[in-house]
Amino acid sequence: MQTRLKNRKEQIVEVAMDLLQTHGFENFSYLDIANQLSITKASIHHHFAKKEDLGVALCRAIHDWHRQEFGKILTSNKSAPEKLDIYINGMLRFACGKNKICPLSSLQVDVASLPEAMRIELKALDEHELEFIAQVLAQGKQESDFNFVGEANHQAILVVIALKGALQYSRVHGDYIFEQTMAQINQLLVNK
Amino acid sequence: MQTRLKNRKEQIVEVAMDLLQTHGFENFSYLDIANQLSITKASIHHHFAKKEDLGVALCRAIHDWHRQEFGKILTSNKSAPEKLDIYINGMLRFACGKNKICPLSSLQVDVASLPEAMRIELKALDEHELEFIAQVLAQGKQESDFNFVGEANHQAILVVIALKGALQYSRVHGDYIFEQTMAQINQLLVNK
DNA sequence: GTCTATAGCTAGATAGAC
DNA sequence: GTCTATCTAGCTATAGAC
Repeated sequence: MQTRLKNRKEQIVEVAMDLLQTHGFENFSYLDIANQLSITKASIHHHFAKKEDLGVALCRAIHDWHRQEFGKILTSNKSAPEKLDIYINGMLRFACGKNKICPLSSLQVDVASLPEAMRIELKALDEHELEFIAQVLAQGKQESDFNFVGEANHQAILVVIALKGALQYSRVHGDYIFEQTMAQINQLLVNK
Repeated sequence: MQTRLKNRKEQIVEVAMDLLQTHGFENFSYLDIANQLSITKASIHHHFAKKEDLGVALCRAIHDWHRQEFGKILTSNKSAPEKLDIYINGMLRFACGKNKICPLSSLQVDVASLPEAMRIELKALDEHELEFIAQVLAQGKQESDFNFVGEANHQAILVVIALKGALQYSRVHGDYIFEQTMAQINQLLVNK
């Protein structure tokens, strides 16, 4: 646990992220966070006066994480299949351990109840991610590692949606769903 | 509105289903339903003593709907592409109008907070749906309307996950996501 | 920065009259 | 079958002491 090296504010965001991925934003309380950190609700309010503020902080944390990881992957000299693998097995599966889903999927489903500020962040984060995958797929097609039909940004939508959906299904039905979806995606990207 | 022809219990389930698809099970209250039907919370409790009972009723309603529609489609003499089209445009898009997602997707995301009885129902409903799509895909392959690689039940997972995920994304990003995902799925099923 | 205490609200749920 | 009234518990949020 590197938790002890982080300041309180970062610890709160870390615990909140976990709760977002397991229970959803409208479905965890300041008390849940307080209990895990052995402090009181009032202390959380000191750092994030309103829950909406915490929600925006969660979005910013995802944003920073995307910027860092996507940048690192895109500027590397790896092949497109390798880049996709880092995204899937290094990012998605690392962030979404047992019984967790992608935090963006979690926010999407609660979108009707979310404050406006969070909805705007969510949309931008999704678009950012889709654009990243589209770039990787385009590289793969250009270098003949991938051989899918149609535009890279159309294919990117299918790939991202399938990966996120597979995480949702896996929580209910077991990990084999993710494995099989991955295999299908590989097959359709290589197309032979 | 055929609402007036239904009894109160059915009306409650109908309103609850809409709220499930827009806000999620843990995110609507008996008061929300009561207001829409112009009755009181206590009246809802008369029909469904606990919210868990209402949740199970929602699962049963989805089950009945599946049984009826899947049976009608499977026993028809239509081609596999036609059957898939009825499922997508007749069922999914009918049930999931503007700003609604599939009720099963909604339950999946809240699964950590759901009562055990609902979790069991949810899993069975998902499996039922996957098996139905697998049957349609298998028919399509046998009749050479579809030409995907691999097992029908593996491909079914990808198709269902992509459709449900596209509905989630469409609510945040607009209907074009669903259109493009549909087009990609068609292409990968026909595979040429 | 963390605490106790509490306000104000809404949730699910129950009792009992009509 | 629907109502009013009420209970308990949980939530977000604030005030003020340390």
